[in-house]
Amino acid sequence: MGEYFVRRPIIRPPLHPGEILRKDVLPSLGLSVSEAARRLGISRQQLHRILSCTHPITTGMALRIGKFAGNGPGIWLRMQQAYDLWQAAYKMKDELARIKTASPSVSGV
Amino acid sequence: MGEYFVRRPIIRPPLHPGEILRKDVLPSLGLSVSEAARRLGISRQQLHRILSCTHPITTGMALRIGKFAGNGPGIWLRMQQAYDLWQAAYKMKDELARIKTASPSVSGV
DNA sequence: GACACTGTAACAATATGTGCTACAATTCAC
DNA sequence: GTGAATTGTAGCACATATTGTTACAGTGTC
Repeated sequence: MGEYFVRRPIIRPPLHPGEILRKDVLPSLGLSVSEAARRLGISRQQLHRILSCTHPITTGMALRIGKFAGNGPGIWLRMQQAYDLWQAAYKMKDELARIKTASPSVSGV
Repeated sequence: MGEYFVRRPIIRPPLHPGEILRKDVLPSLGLSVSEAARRLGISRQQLHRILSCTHPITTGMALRIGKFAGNGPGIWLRMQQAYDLWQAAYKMKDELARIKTASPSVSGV
């Protein structure tokens, strides 16, 4: 019961935040990719990479998008983190299986 | 009111999770750095870098530490994220000031 | 004094994030 | 329908980041 996907069962991998950005945010703002990139202060190609879910929303990007979209950086980072966790837990599952949960020492505080 | 540290005022920078690990977790488990690194399946030096707050807890590290400490990866990632956000918001403050919050288009959903 | 552990530093290998150039395909305006 | 703007990709380059390894000096501990 130590592994992430066992402790918190999730049926499907979490959405990549780029998908939300592409399907919901940009349409509701009525903005093209090029225009949004311009206002975010990043290259059109970089925004495209995020929208196509091949590149993550980094801390800096979350600050940009969060301010731009008006909802702050947190929600974007949490989505990205959920996505990353799923991917990493899957890739590391053998490695993680080798780690044993430690028990507090008797003299521990 | 668009910047992170304005919308959610925090007086001091968040703690680096390595500090918690070093001050609380390892002592309460009664483990040396070397032994902990061995059980985590990482190098002693890498654990040291985290404990001395010069290196971040990445997704993979959070999975290792989370399983090892028995509290899951989430708490470690959230601490790291809070730390990163603070640092990034400070470094990017000029850049962020140039981004204007978008308003939904009239025809937007 | 031998041994283990700690704090650092330097180096290499690999991976990541980003901008830029380029070009074909698509869409849009007139 | 022609021209202009936008989009989807690909490749390259540069800077940065994560990690393991080797090495060495300092600090216990028995």
